[in-house]
Amino acid sequence: MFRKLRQEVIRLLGDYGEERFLRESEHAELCTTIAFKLAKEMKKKPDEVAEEIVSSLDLSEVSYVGKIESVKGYINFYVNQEFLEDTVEKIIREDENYGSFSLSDEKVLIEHTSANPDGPLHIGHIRNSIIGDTLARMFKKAGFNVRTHYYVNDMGRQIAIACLGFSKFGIDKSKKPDHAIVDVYIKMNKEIEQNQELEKDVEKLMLEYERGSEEVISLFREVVNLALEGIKETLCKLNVKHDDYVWESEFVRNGYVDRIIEMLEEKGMISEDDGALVIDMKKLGYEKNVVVRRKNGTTLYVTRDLAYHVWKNENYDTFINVLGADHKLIGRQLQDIIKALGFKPPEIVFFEFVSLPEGSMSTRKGKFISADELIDKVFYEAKKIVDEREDLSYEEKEKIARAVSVGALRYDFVKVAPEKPMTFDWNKALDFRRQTSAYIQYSHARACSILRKVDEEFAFSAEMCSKVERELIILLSKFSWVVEKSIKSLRPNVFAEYLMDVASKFNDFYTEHPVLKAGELRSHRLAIVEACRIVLRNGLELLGIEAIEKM
RNA sequence: GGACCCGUAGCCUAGCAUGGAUAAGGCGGCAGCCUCCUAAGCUGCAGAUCGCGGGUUCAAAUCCCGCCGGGUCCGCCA
Repeated sequence: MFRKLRQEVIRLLGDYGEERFLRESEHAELCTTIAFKLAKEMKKKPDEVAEEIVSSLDLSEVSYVGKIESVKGYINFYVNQEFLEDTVEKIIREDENYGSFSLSDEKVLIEHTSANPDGPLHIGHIRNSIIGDTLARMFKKAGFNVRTHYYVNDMGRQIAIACLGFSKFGIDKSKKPDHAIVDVYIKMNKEIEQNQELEKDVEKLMLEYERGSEEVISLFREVVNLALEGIKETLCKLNVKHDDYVWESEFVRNGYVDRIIEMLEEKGMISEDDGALVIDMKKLGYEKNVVVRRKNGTTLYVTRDLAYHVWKNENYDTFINVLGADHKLIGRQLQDIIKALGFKPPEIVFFEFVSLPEGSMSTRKGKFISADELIDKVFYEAKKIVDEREDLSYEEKEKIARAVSVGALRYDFVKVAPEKPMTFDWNKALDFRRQTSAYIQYSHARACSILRKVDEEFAFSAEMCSKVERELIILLSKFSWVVEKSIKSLRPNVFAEYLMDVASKFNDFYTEHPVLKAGELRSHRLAIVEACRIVLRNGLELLGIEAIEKM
C-alpha cells in the first residue's frame, strides 16, 4: 500500500516528483526536499518555493493523500482515512499473501553458502547462508522466479587432501559425516606439513579426478557426499534449503570449460605463458594476469566458475552470488571477464568476515566454531528458559525452544549490514532472553493469544484510530516497500530492522489499548490485532524464522 | 608496495546510495509499572567531539582530499 502511496505522490508532484528528493520522515508519511534544490536555482527562499509548489497541487487527483503542508522548505504528505482503511482491509483479505507484489517475474538465480565440502559449516559460512536464504525469500515475495544454488567445489586442492586423508585413515562413522571428514582433513594437512613428499599425491589425485579416472571419481563422490550430507543437515536446522547442488566438475565434464577457453581465444583475451593459458588482465585494469589452464593441462577454480557463469547466462535473467570479502578481487575479475565476453555479469553481495575474539577462523587448522555447536548451545539455553514455564507440554516447549533459538541465530546475523565485519561472542549469542527475534516472536504470540479468545467479525474504522493505531497501520502498509528497498540494495538487514519496528509499535499499542474489554472499539481493535498478526507472521517467514503462536 | 571494506554513547547496531527538520534503536546501568488480553512486556532517567584533520555547501554522520586504527586481498590455491 505504501508503494501505491509513493506512486501517487510522485504522480501528483509531476515535474517536482523526482524520486531522489522523496523520503520517509518522522514528521510526515512522506516528504520531499525538492524545494531546497529549486530555491537555489531560482534564487528564492526554500519555504517560498515549497509554498508555491503546495498551492499548485490538486488533492482531488489522488485518493490516498489527505493533507499536504510545507514546513521550513519541506513539503510534507499525510495519508487520509481511506488509506488506513484500505490498508487494513487488504492485509486481512490477502492474509498469507500480504506483502507479495510483482516487481518482476524475471528468473533469478541466487548462489550462496557454497562452502568447500571438506568439513562442517562454521559460523562464518552461516552468515553467507542466512544472507543468501533471506534474499531468496525476499525476491520470491517480490514476484521473481527464484532458484537457489549451492556451488560445490569438488575439484579443489582441499578436497583432494580430504580424499587422501579419507583413504589413508578412514573415518569415524559414529560422528556426523561432515565432522568426520574434517577430522581426516585436518590430520592429513598436518601430515603434509611434515612430509612435503605427500604434495605429489595430492597433485596426482587432482589430476586424475580432472582426467576422469573412474576410481578417483567414486572416491571424490563418496567424500564430498558425506560432507554435503552433514552440511545439508545443518542448513536444514537453520531453515535453509537449496534448490540445486551444482558440482563444479560438471562443467569440466559437460564441455563448458572447453567452450569458455574457446570463447576467450576467439576474443583474443588469452595468451600462453610458460606453457599455461592466461587471460591478459592488464587490459581490464588489473595488475596481474589470471591463469585459466595450468602447464599440466588442468583447469583452475576460476575457469570452472567462468564456465558456470556462461551456463547461468543461458538459463537465467539475473544471478546473484553471496561471497565472503576474501573473494572480492577474484569476484570483480570474474565480473569483468564475463562482461568482456559479452555476457551479463553476476551481481555479488560481499559480506565481511565473522572472526573470533582471538582472530580469524581456519578449517584447515581446525580453528573454527562449527554451526552445529552454536545451534546446539543456543537451543540448550533457550530450552532452559522455556522449561521454567509450567503451562506448556513437552512438545510445545521443544517447538518453542527450537523456533526461538533458530530465530535468535538468524536474526543476529541478518540484522547486520553485510559489509560490516563481525566478531563472534559466545556471551552475546547465548544471552537471548532479550534477543530481538524473540521479541518479534513474542509480539506475534501476544496477537495470537488475543485472537484465540474471539470468534467474531472484525470492523476497522479509521475514524476511531488513536495516534498509535494510525502510526502502526502506516508501518504495516510499508511491508512490500521495505522488501523492495532491501532487494534493490541487496541488504536484508533493512527488512530485519523494519520488522523490529513493527513489533515495537505493536507492543506500544498493546499496552495502551485494551482490546477484548474495549467495548464498542473491540471489533475495531481486533482488526488491528489481526493485521499485525499477519504482518508479523509474514515478516518472520521472510526472515526464515518460525512465527510461533505461544511462547 | 598497491587495492578494497569497516570505524556512530560502556557494548552491538541503524542512518551514508539520493547532503536537509532535535543523530534513531537495542543491550548493559539506574528508577518505576502486573486486582486488566502472555512482564520474553511497558514508562522514565543517565549516556555521542558520528575515528582525527582539512575542504565543498545556505546546510555534512552522509560528498571530496589527507591521516590514524582494525580487517581482507594481491598463487599455475579455492
